[in-house]
Amino acid sequence: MNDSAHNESAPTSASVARHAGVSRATVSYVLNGQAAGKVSAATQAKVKKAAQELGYVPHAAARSLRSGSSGLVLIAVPADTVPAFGPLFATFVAHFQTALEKYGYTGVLHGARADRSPQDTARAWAELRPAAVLATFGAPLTRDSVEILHRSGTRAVLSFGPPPAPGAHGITMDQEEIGAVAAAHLLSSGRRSLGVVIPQEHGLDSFSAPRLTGAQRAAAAFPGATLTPLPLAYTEESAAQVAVSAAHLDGIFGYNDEYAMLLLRALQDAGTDVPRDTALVGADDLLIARLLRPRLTSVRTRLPEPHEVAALVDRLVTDDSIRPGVRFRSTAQIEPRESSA
Amino acid sequence: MNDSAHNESAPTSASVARHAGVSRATVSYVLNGQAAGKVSAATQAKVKKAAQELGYVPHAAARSLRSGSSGLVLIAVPADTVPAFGPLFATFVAHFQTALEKYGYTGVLHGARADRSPQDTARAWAELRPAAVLATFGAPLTRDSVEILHRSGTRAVLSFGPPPAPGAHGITMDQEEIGAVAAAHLLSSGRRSLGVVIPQEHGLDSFSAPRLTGAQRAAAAFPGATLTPLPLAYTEESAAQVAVSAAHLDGIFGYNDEYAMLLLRALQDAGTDVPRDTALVGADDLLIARLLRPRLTSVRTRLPEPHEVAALVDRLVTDDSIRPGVRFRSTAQIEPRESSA
DNA sequence: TTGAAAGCGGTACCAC
DNA sequence: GTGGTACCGCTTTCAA
Repeated sequence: MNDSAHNESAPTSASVARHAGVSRATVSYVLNGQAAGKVSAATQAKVKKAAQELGYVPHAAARSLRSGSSGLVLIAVPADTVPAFGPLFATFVAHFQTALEKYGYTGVLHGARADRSPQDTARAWAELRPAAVLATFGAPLTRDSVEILHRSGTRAVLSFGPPPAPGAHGITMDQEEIGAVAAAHLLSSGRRSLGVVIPQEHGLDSFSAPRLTGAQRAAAAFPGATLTPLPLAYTEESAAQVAVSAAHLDGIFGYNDEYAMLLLRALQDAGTDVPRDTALVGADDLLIARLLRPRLTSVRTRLPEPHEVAALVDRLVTDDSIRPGVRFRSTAQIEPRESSA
Repeated sequence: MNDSAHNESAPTSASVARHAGVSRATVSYVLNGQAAGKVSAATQAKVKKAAQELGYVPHAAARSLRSGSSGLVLIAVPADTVPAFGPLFATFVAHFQTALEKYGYTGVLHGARADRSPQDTARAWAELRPAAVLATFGAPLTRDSVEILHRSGTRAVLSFGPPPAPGAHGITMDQEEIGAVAAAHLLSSGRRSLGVVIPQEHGLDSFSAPRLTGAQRAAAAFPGATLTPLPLAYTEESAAQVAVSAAHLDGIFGYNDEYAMLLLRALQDAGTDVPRDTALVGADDLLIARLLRPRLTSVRTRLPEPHEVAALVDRLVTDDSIRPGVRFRSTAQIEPRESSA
């Protein structure tokens, strides 16, 4: 490799100007498309050639310092929940980042450590002076942290998943509805002794608690219906135990497809027939869950379209007269299959 | 909410200085722990109080502009492959980001769009002037893009997954070995007519091709062994078709656990007994794959420890006399279960 | 013990 | 058409 490339320091707009024999101002105009009617075609060519030859890449920090805004959109993800995210969310993020680029933003994923206070986390985000922050699921977002972000110039703070903290906008995934839909499905098919799986894995409480609440709400409408929380760790041992203690139940909401799959196998191994003895419902509508015998009934959540969210972010960033509030609300729908027939 | 918080512009170190009645230099010393023996305790307290009251958060761009380096580590992920990443990789990333923080870096995930040239992608990364770039799996990394990054001041360019491009360091996941291990396992149990699943989903070619190669290499050592590529889309229809065309095979490497699960169900529906008629091997050792009947044999890959990689990154960033080369190589191991008994 | 000031890289106003 | 230059926020040297 070319040694000089590593020893020379990075080319700046000044080096380009020198190389092309023009001023820094001219370089800036040309390289930002502001040259129309200002710089001659010949000069433009010279500048572009020089930039090309030197391998010039503008310095985002310098630009954002001057312009007052980094085009950064921070997608905050709680570090300890990441592994639990399925393809649904991953796909959303991928498309969201692409959509953001069309508006001139750079979408970047930032893991939020669980061992930090919401304030410290917010400060870490704020240092980057993002145009917007999208706090997904369990990423901590309190009134304080929203305040910190706003004070330091973040134009829009969005909460993706849970109901928004004061001052933040919301794209809410109604977890309660997921539980309610699952329970209602089981109840309407005549099941009355329900169980609701509560994953023991860290970071999932913020999902499982409202799902349980939703299921309870649904159960309240059916006289005689009972509802048992089933703490379940994501291991075969735990599933075997739960399968035993759940023997008297005739309907179980398995939190999501993966936990439901785990439990399904354990129930079958314990001699329980699904769905005859116990009906089972998952959530997320994963393809693999459809492959089981019996095929798993699942609650499907429809996330908002990535480009809609990107458009919203842009609108919020450019127009700060928009009041905080819930902008999107996801919907949940039952996908009935063999496991709850 | 306090209206003034939104209308005032973000507090700077100058506002803190004014508020505390000291100079900006003093503020900088105090807030960066360089105050020992320079600033009186009383002044330090004043400054800290002022910063606290104003909700001051330093401006990362300004700092990195001055200091010459953003503590950013870019973890580049190809946007179109994200959905295919399993918990293995997600866990790695989460811990890697945490480990980076201990060295003072900020690890950030950046999706690389597939519809851009490697050079454009590299330029987009280079604008952020990251200290290091970790290009994972299919994220494009060519000699050119490495060059662009180095020229613009990136201290370390690492390739995570595929063999490194010229000039980059490598943490290589030997995909060939995965295929070889799977095939060797099938062959050593007496199977001779092998099939290797080739996912049709976009972005997986860079994994599936070397896995096929590895399987072929292994098969070459067994006289009489044949090897058939099995193109498979991640749908039930495709799986049903493949199950028919694979009827004459007695051993199949299903690319990974998810494709193998898909195929397993299709094979069973087509009347094929697994493992009697056809043995099946997956990869990634997912928990759910262990729950199937029969339990799925799988190739387990051991990724490097996140903190080791973080330490490596730090070493490469601080010491640029280290020559590019492969630093870690992952290992693959067969986990025999019922599906290949 | 504290402060003044230069300068990091880029932008954009204003003068020529 | 082109160039000089002030300024964005922060760090750090040097002087007081």
